[in-house]
Amino acid sequence: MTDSNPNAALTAPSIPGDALPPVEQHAQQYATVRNAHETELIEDYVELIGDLLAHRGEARAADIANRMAVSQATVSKMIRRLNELELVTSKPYRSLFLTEAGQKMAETSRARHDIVLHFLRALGVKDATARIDAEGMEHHVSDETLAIMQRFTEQQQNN
Amino acid sequence: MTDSNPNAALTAPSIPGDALPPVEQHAQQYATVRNAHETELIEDYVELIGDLLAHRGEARAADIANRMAVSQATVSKMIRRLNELELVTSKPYRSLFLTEAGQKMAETSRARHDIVLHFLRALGVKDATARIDAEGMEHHVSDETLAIMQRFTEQQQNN
DNA sequence: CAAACAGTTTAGCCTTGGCTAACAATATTG
DNA sequence: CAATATTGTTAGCCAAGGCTAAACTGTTTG
Repeated sequence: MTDSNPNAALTAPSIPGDALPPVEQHAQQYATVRNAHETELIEDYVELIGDLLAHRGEARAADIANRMAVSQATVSKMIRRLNELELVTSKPYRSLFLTEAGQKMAETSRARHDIVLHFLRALGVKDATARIDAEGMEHHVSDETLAIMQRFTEQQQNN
Repeated sequence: MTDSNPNAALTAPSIPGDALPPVEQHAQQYATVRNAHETELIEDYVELIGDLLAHRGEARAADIANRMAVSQATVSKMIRRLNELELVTSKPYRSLFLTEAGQKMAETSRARHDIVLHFLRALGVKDATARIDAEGMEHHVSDETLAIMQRFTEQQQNN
């Protein structure tokens, strides 16, 4: 049986909105998610490093490890990758700093994160839950949706 | 410098909502996301298999590979895992079927997915974008937020 | 200023989720 | 019904992101 199965209309309930999307569109959805997964950990690190620099003045591997609940070895390995990607600069046994590209990424991630977090709170989600959800959702929200979330939050605040 | 750095208040802008969360809470956020990542691919497969069974009457590895834009070898390997997890039953060269546990998971995933998708549309997001975002977001939305999304969608529809 | 402690790195292991290539089974059709 | 096309499986590769244990560097302090 193929995707052009002529019996589909017989076996499936004919509710257009709930039908399977066309193969190409469906494949696109999954591919987009897989793609997001490749960058999201990188973005989380860069975002956290930016936050630590802003709030603490320095970003140490041990802090990152504690905040991410991950071993220091894992952080060390990841920092090597961030170095190769030219997102951070680091001297052994010293605090990290962001390159220009890293700063740009940190700002963008931080902005996305905040929009999603504020949106969830405006929706009425409890703070602790909103923080957890925002952390997971932020990498999967398109620019279009992000803009709508921001508008929604602003409207809520003007009431 | 540690997380109990007494100078934090000096270097950080004192906007409570934008301060770094306490380490334990922060760590919890990341751990929750990592955890979601472990199950989400499994859920995507099970959900898709359920959809194929519902709409087509059968779920073939080739269909899954096409819809996920992934090689047949990858699907084959994944099916072995789903078998081990007792979520599907399969005979070589035959259609897949869901076990009871698999059906339960498929229904839950499908329901979450639909709530998120309908919510995004109710918010005003274009259909194609909503589908992509929903696919990525569904695994990161808590029950609390999900309930709020559902209520929001219903209210929109009654206007 | 040497010893002890805290922080960092390296080595080496594991699992997951991709891939291609080669082979096996089933289905279709001339 | 044999040849061909489609579908499924297996083997073996790779990168990412975890881990522990051990070695090394830097800092603090008796």
